[in-house]
Amino acid sequence: MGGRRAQAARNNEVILEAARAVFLDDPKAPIAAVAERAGVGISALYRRYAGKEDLLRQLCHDGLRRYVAEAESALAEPDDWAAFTGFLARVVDADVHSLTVHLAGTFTPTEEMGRDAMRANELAIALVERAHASGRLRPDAVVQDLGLLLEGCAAVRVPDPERTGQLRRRQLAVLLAGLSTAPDADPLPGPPPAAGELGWRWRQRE
Amino acid sequence: MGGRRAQAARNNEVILEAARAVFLDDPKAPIAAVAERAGVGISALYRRYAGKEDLLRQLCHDGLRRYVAEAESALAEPDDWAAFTGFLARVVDADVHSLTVHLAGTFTPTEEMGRDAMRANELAIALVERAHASGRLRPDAVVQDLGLLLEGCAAVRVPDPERTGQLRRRQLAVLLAGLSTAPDADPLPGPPPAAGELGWRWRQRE
DNA sequence: AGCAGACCGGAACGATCCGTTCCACTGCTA
DNA sequence: TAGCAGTGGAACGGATCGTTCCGGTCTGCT
Repeated sequence: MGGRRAQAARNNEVILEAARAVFLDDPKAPIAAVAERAGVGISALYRRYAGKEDLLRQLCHDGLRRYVAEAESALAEPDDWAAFTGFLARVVDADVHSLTVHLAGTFTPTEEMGRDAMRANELAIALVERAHASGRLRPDAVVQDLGLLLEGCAAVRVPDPERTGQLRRRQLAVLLAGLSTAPDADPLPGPPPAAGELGWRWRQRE
Repeated sequence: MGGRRAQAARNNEVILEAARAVFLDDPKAPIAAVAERAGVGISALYRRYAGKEDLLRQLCHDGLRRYVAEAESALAEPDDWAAFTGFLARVVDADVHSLTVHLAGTFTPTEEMGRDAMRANELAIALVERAHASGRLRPDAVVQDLGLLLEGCAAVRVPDPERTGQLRRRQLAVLLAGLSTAPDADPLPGPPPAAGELGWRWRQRE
C-alpha cells in the first residue's frame, strides 16, 4: 500500500480540495497558499496543472458541472416549488456561485465550459417555468433573478464556514419569501445574526 | 477668480469624489488610479492626505456619517414602516455599505469612528423597533438582519453604475418583501435583469 | 515688475508579492 | 540495485504599488 503512487493519487484530491477552500476564501490568493493548505510542495501543483489559470479553470468548471447536476436532479422532483427551492438551497450550500462567478475573468474559458453554461441556463429556465406553473413564484420574477438571489447569498460571509452556511440559509429564506406569492408560515432559519458578528472585517488583520 | 487657490479648493472635492468612485469599484485600487480619475497628479493627493490609509479612513468615515444622517432623518418620518424602508432605500442608493464595510480592515479606525459606529447601531435598533411596532416587519427579524440585507444589495453590481442602482432597488424590494408580514402588492421595480447582463465577469478583461 | 512660495505633474525608487522554474532528494518499482 | 516518477522548496524575474522628490508654473504680495 502507500507508496508514491498512492500518495500521488491522494494528492490529486487533497490539492483540489485545498484549492477550492483557498480560492473560495480569496479568489486572488497566491498559488503558494494552496500548496501550503494542501500540505504539499509547489511542485506537486505544477506537476498536475500547467499554471494557475489551469487550476482556476478546472475549479470553475467543476462548480459549473455541479450546478448542472443539481439542476438536473432538481427537475426530477415532482413538486414544482420544492424542486425550485431545493435546487437553490443545494446550490447555495455548495457555494457553487462563488466558484463559477467570482473566479470568472481570471482565466479564458474553454468551449466546453460555454456549452455547459448554456445548458445550465436552459435548466434554470425550466426550473423557473415550473416554479411559475406552481403559482408560488411571483409572476414578475424572471430567470435572471436567480443570479441576483445567488449573488445575494454568496455575499454573506463570516470567518467560520459553518456559520456562513447558516446565515446564507437565512438569507435564502428571506429572498425566497420575497419572491413567492404566498406569505410563508415557516420562521426564518438558523440562529439569527448576533451583535458584532457581521463586524469581523473591522478586526485587525493578523 | 480661478487661480491656484480656487483650483486647490476644487481639487479637494474632485479628489474625494474620484476616490469614492474608484474605491467603490475596487477597494484595492492603486492610489494612482484615483489621481488619474480625478485628473490631477499624485502630488495633489499626498498634499492632502498623509497616505493611502488616511484617504481610505476619511472615505469610510464619510460613509459612516452619511449612514447616521440618513438614519436620523428617517426617524423623523412619522410612518414607522416608511421610515424603515425609506432609510434602507437611501442607504442602498448611496452605496454606503460598500464604503463602510468593504473598506474595513484596510486602515486602523479612529476612536471617533468607533463612537459613530455605536451611534449608527443605536439608530438602526430604533428603526427596527419602530418597524416591529408597525406590525409589518416579521417578528423573527432582528437588527442584524439589516447587515445581511445591505450586504445582499451591495453584492449586486454591473459595469454601469445607474443600472446597478436599478438592480439593487429590485433586490431590496425582494428582500423587504421577504422580511415583511403582509404580501406587498407592488410589482418588482425596474427593468428586470436581462439575459447575459449578469455574465459580464466572463468578458475578457481589457 | 519681480520674487517667494504654494501648488502641481509625474518620473523614479524601493519594497513587496507572486507565478514559475529549477534542482537536489526520496523511495518505489521493475 | 538502477532508474525514474514524484516531491519540497529555494531562487528568479517580472509586475505592482506606495511614497518620495524634483523641476516647473502660476499667484499674490511687495
